Amino acid sequence: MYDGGGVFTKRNIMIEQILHIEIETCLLELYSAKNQNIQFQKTRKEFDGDVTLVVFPLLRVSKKGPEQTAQEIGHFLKEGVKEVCSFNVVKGFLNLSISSEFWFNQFKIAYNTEEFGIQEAKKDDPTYLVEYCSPNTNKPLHLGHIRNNLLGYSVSEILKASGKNVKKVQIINDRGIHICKSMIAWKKYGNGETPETSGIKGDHLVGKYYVEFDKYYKKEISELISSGMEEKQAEKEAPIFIQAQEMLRKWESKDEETVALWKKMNQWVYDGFEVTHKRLGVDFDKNYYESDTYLLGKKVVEIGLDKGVFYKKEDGSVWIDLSDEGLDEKIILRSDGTAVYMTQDIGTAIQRQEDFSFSNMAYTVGNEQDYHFKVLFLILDKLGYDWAKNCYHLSYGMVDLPTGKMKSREGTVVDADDLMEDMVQTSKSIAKDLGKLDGLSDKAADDLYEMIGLGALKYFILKVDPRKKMMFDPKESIDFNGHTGPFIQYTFARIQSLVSKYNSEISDIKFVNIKKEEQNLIKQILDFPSVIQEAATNYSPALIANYIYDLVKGYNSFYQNITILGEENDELKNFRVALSEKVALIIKDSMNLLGVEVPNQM
RNA sequence: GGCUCUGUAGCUUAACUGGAUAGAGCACCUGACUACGGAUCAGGAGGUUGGGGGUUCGACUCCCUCCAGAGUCACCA
Repeated sequence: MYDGGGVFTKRNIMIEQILHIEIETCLLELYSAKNQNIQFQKTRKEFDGDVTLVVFPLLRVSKKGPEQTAQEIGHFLKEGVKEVCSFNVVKGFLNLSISSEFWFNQFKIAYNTEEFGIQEAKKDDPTYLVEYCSPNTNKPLHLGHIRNNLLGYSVSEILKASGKNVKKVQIINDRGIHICKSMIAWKKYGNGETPETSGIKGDHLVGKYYVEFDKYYKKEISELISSGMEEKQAEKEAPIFIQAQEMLRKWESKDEETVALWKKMNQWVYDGFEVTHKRLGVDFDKNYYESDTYLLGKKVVEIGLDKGVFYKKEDGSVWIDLSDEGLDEKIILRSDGTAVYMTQDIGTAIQRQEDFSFSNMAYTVGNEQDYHFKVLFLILDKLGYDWAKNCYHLSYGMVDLPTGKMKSREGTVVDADDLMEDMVQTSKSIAKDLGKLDGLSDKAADDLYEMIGLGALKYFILKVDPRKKMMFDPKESIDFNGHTGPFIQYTFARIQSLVSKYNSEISDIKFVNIKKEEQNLIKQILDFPSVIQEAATNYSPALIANYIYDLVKGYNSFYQNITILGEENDELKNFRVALSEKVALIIKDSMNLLGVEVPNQM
């Protein structure tokens, strides 16, 4: 969960580092105490001050009441630390006010730092692998995949920004009975239909035949039942089902015709996925295919047997006993010698270690597989791979709909392509109603609708803590008021407009007296670096999303209450434009970490 | 049934990992464009954080116990 460097990344903005050192000296002098738990938090807005020291943990060494302890430390800091200009005590909380000169100077440094908060990875920085998407090739992507893709992509970008080398990978489930079902249905009832002849996107076309399969399968079952067969028997003996199984056997024995059909239909799916991925704005550095990796696990099994981690039953199947860890026995290899999912995952993990020498790996997979990954990491650890402890299951909750659960068999799935298109169309109609896009070319306007529609979707999904199940309400997600992506995009666009109306160049920023609103905004800006680090260690885009929202609210309040371009003092005006510009840059950089773009006009 | 996760305003959700009076948005009320974009801002109302115990200076957060929901426990993936 924490990076290996032992770096203390939490809330490490400059002022807390300074105060930390000073307070250590203070505690030593006043109470001869060392190595105390020094706890800071931001001062709540209803109190005076910028940084608050929680003194309760220090009462042990001060041997005095909270009020008095806080007073003593407060006096010491006010006397000895130039940044501390005043303090007050409320119960056990010491609120410290930091001089506006300090904040101003910090802002100046941030302003002059390009890509403030973002840390470029060097070659020998650790490499993180992020697996996400990992689809089956028998049907198109749906809403659940969207959450998966957005999370995986965003986490990758956040890790990059936190100074890690990152590789995005996916494993494509391209073999097995599911794809054979589509294949057999297409072969029997497809009449040679292709994406070209039908105009249907490849993944949707293959999905169509997966549904067809199910239709004929059910029909055959009921026919068999009405002719007197037991249901279970019928499910096994339905001709189309037997044909699908036969096809899988043919595929496994590398039957030429079957492999050719498999390749053709999978290619349709890949072409379709590519369109979806592109529109969604996600990409991958390397794809792994199950048809390549499903044989990998066998080597591993031998290693495991040699080490005594696994054991063989009489029928030849291979198992691991995890009952000491409070889990059960788990099968690693079937008695017929074929691999199960777990075998493959072990093999793939090791393969990836050979490919990338990663230090950490994150799997973006829904929480219904929590148990699977718990077991997987445990097995890798038992096999003696020291990187196993750095594997992380980025487990996310299901996406529910207001209408109920998403079930593919009941046809209540929200298709990814349809959803994106709906979002874009909605943003189009709203933007047209508002009529602010005069002077934009058709192309530029279309790009904008795309940006807003997808921005709304992405922000809505990413702002929720990944672990929690979430409710996706299409209506609410396209509401452009409130805590939404378009709200943030709007603020960005408005700043662009403001900055472009500022006639002069932003000159060297001179010290000016800043107001409370401005100081608050500066503090929010200075939080950005630690927010990135925190989001990275927690694998949580939601932390970024919520940070941006707070920043934007802070800015809008400033914007609404303080004149910027109307300010007569040139240095003050210069500062306020610079402040606005910096906020815009952070909005842009942080939104990009979510995979969301921001427009100059909307 | 065993194990895991979730439960916060009518709805969607935050809470710096144990800190101050639990923050926001939607919806509902009240105000604000003779300043830079009103897709905005200022304010009001709305909470026994599922219930009950415990730990402590202090609990949405940790422990126990119920209640409700979800997932998982296959020679499925």
